Amino acid sequence: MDVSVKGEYALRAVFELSRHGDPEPVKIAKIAESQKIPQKFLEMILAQLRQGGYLGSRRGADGGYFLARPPDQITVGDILRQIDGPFQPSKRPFEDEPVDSPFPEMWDRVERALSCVIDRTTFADLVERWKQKRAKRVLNWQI
Amino acid sequence: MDVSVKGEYALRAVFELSRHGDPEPVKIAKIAESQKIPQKFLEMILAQLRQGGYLGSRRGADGGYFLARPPDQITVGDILRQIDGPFQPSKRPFEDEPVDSPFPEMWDRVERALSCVIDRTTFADLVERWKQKRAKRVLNWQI
DNA sequence: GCAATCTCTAGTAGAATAGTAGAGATTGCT
DNA sequence: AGCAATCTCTACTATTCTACTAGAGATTGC
Repeated sequence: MDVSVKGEYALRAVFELSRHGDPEPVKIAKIAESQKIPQKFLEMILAQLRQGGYLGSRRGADGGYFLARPPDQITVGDILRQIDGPFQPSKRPFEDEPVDSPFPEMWDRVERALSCVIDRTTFADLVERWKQKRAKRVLNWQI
Repeated sequence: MDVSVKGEYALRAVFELSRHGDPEPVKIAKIAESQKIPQKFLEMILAQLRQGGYLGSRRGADGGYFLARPPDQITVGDILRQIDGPFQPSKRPFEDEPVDSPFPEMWDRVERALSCVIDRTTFADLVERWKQKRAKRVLNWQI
């Protein structure tokens, strides 16, 4: 019941691009450095996100990656599903499970509860919260 | 983001014991058969649940496993945590994560959403729903 | 005593995770 | 055109995890 490191890296990479804001491509090396992600591993992850249509890229000097859609139209759930696959908490129905089993219904409720968070949290939300947190910290620091 | 087969087996085993109801111990072999779980694997699982204080056991002829508490005092979350370990969706905070990161807060929301389902669903609830489902099916069948 | 059960330790094949390595394809610049 | 900087693609790998299996030992009921 936990997210893979790869999934977490993917979220942080997309967050980095969302935070960056403008449409200029950001280099893999820069994302890797500022988010502390092994570069070669990150290359695979970004390629996968591009396959999913969430990112675009440009090669060559001045190349890099950028968001393929505005950050308020990419959710945490989008990215996690693209990287870690669909997460049904349980294969549903379990092989040989009797028709009366109360579990499939429960797993549905689990999935809906999860979806309420991850499919409603966009990267625009995350950036906003990040900005608020930072503003608050600076304020405290000035006092 | 999925439950292990082991966790699922554990849930089904505890459900079987809850459904059984009376305090007579049930044999591993019987649980294994009625829930289609490999017996030797189930032995490990039941031993683990006993360690956690959820089950009791008796050896020898007429031995078996039984619930150590009433089914309305065992939740799905109890069992899953005992078998698969605590599930923070992400190690929290991620190593080297900046203090401003918006992710820990999101993971908290995920965990609370999950908890709302699995820590509030008891095995008494599951048995009740199972009985209702069965009653409904029999009713349809009779008509 | 002995058969039926749970208990405990150990091992194991296969898959998944978290990477690494290196050659190839594009692009921008001069 | 040539070159350097970048993304792209395929392949490989060490370690860990998963889902088991094997077998001897400890208890209990009769």
